[in-house]
Amino acid sequence: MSSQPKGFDFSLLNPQQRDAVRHGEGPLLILAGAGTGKTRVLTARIAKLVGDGVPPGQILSVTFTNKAAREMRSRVTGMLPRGRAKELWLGTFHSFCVRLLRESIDRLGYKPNFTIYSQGEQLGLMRRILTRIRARDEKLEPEVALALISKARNTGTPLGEIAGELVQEAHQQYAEEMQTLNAVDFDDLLVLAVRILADHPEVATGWHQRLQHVLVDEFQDTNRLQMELVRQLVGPPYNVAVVGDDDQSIYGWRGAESANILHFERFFPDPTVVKLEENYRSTTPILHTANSLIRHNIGRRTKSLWSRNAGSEPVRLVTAPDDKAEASMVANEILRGHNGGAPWEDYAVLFRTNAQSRLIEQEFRRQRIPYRIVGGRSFYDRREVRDVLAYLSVLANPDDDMNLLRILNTPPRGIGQASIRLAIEHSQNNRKPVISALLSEEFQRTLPRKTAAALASFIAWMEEMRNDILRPGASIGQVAERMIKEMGYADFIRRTCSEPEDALNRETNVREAIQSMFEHEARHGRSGLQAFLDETSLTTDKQEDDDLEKKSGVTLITLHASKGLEFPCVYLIGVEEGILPHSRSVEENSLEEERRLLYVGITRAMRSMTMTSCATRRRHGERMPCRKSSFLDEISREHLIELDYGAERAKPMTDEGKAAVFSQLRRIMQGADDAKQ
DNA sequence: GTTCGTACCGTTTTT
DNA sequence: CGGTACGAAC
Repeated sequence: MSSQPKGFDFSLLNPQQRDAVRHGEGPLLILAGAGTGKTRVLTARIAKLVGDGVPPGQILSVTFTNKAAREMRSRVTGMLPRGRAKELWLGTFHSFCVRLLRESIDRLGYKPNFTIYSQGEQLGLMRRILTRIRARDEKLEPEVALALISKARNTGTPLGEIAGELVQEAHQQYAEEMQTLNAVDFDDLLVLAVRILADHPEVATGWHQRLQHVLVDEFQDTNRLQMELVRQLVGPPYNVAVVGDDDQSIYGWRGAESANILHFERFFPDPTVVKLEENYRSTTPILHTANSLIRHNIGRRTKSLWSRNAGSEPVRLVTAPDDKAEASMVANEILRGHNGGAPWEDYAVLFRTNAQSRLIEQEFRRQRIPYRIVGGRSFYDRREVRDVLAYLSVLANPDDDMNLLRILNTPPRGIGQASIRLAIEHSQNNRKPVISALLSEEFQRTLPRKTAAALASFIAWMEEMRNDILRPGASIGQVAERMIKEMGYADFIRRTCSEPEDALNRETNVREAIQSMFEHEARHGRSGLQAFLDETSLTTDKQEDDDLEKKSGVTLITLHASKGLEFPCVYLIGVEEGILPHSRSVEENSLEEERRLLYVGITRAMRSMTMTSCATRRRHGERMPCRKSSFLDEISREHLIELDYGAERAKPMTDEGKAAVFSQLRRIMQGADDAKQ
């Protein structure tokens, strides 16, 4: 921490950054190339606004991921007067929408205690709907139906244009049912927020007054809906500052519209445009190589990154005889570098598809190179954790059928399949949530005496818990702990798991879930059940997020996931036609996005960048010939050296042999360096 | 309800 | 080749 008190020091900024930070009123578009310090500019701008007297509570800063939001919060905290940072509106589009909707969703006929459905719950509901209406026709994957619906909603395309009647019918029922369950999905969060702002001008005006300034990070990744939301949220004089880089737009396939950045002035006329082109991350050879590639995209905001760091290494392009040789070459070099004193964490291996990491992993394990792999499933997706959260969800919103049905007989309490089916039927006939069926005497009378008794005691127990947990100042963790104990969940786990180790694991997960509630309370105080549930539904927290920082080793990561990260030494493997650009990109007409992907990869490297390609590669078990990526033809040779990782490397060889080849490789590189200087 | 075997398929993935 | 997903058999 600097001795500088609160605030920020203009002298730490370059002239362009300073312009961006100092900009006064009106729209501002910051075109921030890779590694040009955009987060620093955003945080400095927030600090400057607060310094000028804007209350932090009137500034909204939107990021694309939770991780980015956390990063932003921690960086801005040190720049604002003590304690003021928590007043900032800082989060993702979705988390902001939740806060807006909790206040105003009643205007759309929902209750404010709505539940946010995750992918799994959406899928469950869609399955239910499809089995119901499929009686009369062809097959349709629930995933496909949901994907089409989501695409239509996020791009503003009428569903009829991209999907058939069956999907439209499914959507119709899905939407109706969601409203009955008082549930919203991720897309709803945006759609409904936009609808409220559009249809209720007094709500919109309210927000215009509450938010003097809106800042958006990673603007190239926003989709049409999100752009619309920003537009609705900002009133005259349109104090909206967006930061982005059209060259790093790699989520087009997910609906991101880099047109939002290319045609920013269509949405906010006459913006001030600032370009950040001084890169603080990479050496000149790396940046020139990246620039020479991205130049081939048309319709971009031209910019050209430069660096004061001349560097000493050219970018390397190494050709290997096959994918095995490629893997061993990468492993050998990293091992060598590590023996030379570089920490494992300096190295990253980047690839287009996850499958490419397998050979690398194998080779790393063989050579005892520690590595960490980014990506994995969410903690909250585990069955036992979902169970616990389902109980809490039902307490918050009893109308939520998906969660109610999940817990109704889990652990088993004498409410069997048949009775549950009856309850669903009853609820569907009355177009009411299942809970109203369970509570109605009319339904209870149709049950066998034993089942009715079991149901009654379950209802009574849940009501008691509900009163308990909704009491102001109640501890979620304590109530949850009590519930788990009283329902015998640990026993249930032990009974259903055949492997004792599995049972132990699940019990630990349950304990961790409870732990996360106490942690939430420690962070935010006893802010209520709703706040806790909102946080868990909005974070996909892959454990990797923490792990990445904790775990040591070489990073193995897809190009997509690498955006925003940096590494001293980067290996970008499989730079071959068909992989990068991926063969499907041709038919999808997304060649430019593939080029951006390579651009993102190259600009991750701080001092050393190596691309590799193979002459042959095993694909689906068969040996296939490969060609170098056509992108490599577009790259300037000025800072590039091409090396051949000898064909004899295909065969196993002695360590001496390896060493000889490497010292030769090094001599070649040394020569290239000398020639340059 | 689980476990084993076969058939099929093979890009990126956050909220 | 290796992972998954689904179906058949216990």
